[in-house]
Amino acid sequence: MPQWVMPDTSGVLRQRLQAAFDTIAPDADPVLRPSERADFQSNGALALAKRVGRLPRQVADEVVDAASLDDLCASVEVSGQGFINLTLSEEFIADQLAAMGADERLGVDVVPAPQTMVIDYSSPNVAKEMHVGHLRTTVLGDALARILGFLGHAVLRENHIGDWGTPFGMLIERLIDVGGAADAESFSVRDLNAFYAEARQHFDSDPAFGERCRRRVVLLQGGDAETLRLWRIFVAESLRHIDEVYGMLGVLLTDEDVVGESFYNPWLPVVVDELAARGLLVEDDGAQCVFPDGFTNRQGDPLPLIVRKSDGGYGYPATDLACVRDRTGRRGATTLLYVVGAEQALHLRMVFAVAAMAGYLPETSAAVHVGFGLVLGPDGKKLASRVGGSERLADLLTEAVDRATASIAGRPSDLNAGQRAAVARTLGIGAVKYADLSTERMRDYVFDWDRMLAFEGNTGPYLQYAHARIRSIFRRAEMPPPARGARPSVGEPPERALALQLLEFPAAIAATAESYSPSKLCTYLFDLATTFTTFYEACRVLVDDVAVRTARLALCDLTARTLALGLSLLGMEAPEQM
RNA sequence: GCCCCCGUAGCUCAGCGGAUAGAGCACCGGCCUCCGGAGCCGGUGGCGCAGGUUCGAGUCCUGCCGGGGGCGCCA
Repeated sequence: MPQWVMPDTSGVLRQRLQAAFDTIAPDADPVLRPSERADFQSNGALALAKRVGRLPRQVADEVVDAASLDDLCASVEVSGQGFINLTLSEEFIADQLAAMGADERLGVDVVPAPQTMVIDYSSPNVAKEMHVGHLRTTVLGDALARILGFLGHAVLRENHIGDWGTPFGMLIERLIDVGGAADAESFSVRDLNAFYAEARQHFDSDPAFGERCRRRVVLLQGGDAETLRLWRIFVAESLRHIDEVYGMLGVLLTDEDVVGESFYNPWLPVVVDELAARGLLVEDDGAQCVFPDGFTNRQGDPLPLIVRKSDGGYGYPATDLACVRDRTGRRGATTLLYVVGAEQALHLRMVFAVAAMAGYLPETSAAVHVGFGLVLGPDGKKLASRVGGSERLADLLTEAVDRATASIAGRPSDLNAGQRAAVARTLGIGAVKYADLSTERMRDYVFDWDRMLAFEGNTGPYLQYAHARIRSIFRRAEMPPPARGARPSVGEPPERALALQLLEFPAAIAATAESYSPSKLCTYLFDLATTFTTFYEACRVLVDDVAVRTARLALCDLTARTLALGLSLLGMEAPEQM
């Protein structure tokens, strides 16, 4: 079991205040917040005063009298209309920091009630190269997988690749047409991209071809051996490509995490049967549909979720339902996260609604659409193509590394060529990931090379640089970081500001996880880095006085460790030097 | 027509119902014998509009305006 962990700083304060508020009313919220006027402020007296019909300041005074805060606070003052301003004592701050330093987890406790979370993300299509449209789900989902896993949840990554359905009818028929069925192994994925486009073109322009494709899909879904053989060629070649991109991007996903659409094929009839058994299926225009309450179409008529198409094939809703069934059933998931673009909100709401009707989503589990906005080009339009040359994700990542290489080319460095190349990869990939993660996920964001690669502002390179720079202090000091748990100094205002910012780390992680918004962690890390540079500018670290030096080095070490851990939870590397 | 998301400084973004709305970039003005100037300090500048709830609204509710997305056999 986890060893001792440090008490959460604001949590301790809240408990003490809660006890004091309880003496006035049993369920009053202390409303504890970070404050600009003190370290924290409690605003609970204002609301409570209204309830008990007394003056806010009077209530605040009573709370202060009733609270035992002497061991935590240097001063507790009532001000304004009834705010309680709390200034922590230096001893308490230093104690907390020392505890944080002694903790490998930097004060972030494991959640008391771990969930089994399936995170559905990335989900590229087989037989097409990964493109920029896959960037956000992959980066966001991977960060969430890391963060939630760190908090102690059982995280099951699922890469729901598009390896089934109509496109394969097209591809396989096209393959047969061009006479490549026998030596199909010779296809490379680059060919496949063009191949897909050709197949698509025929599909759109030639009705007879389209009809053959639909029949081929039925063969595929029916398990026809030759069809499956051809299909596997596409899948294998695609996975090679996908893994390569994941390698460049540095994400956790492996082939082990692939649970593609094809996996659910055997379960689709089962889903239909079970829906039918519950009396949920309605035939409409030859299609088997479920009409969940509260969904209507343009005409105001009930909107169906089409589980089985009129041609007998299964559409993606059937797969998605089978997916929910599998995740809550076989995999025992209590939380289902879908890191999927915002435009699929309606579809997912309907799937969740029907899944609940079908009993696939019990009350004890939750399905959450972790949606996100678009990545926009410089023209303000959806970034689908032509980003500095290409829409291929692999090319975009290569360009990121090239640009990072150029940006560090002229700078002095002690590193050799190989190390510098590694740094360029770290910076370039980090820049792309951070640009994505640092924007609130529901917002669209503009993809801008210059901005994301800048060493100024809220960027990946800035944070990575901040980390490397702190690490350099220890090389310069010619001494190792102080013993973990060394007591930092917090007497000077910049030291104190840094200390308080460091102690907010667990709260930042909690807020990030709660809202599934890595941007909150990004904001925190950026604030930490700027708070650090202010400290570093004002307080000389490498002074002769060993006590001061050690105490400040402890602050440096904690800052670097927090940055490194935070970045790693975002899926980013933090180089020691650059 | 209906539903969802977004609207905060010139630009990119933070803001968990609390005090005077914060950063970054850009711009202007300072700081370099000093630990990586890829820096620090300061300044200009803003909550789309109108109601409502509340002791208190950028935050919650309603309506409008603007932008994006979605609305039956593609995924």
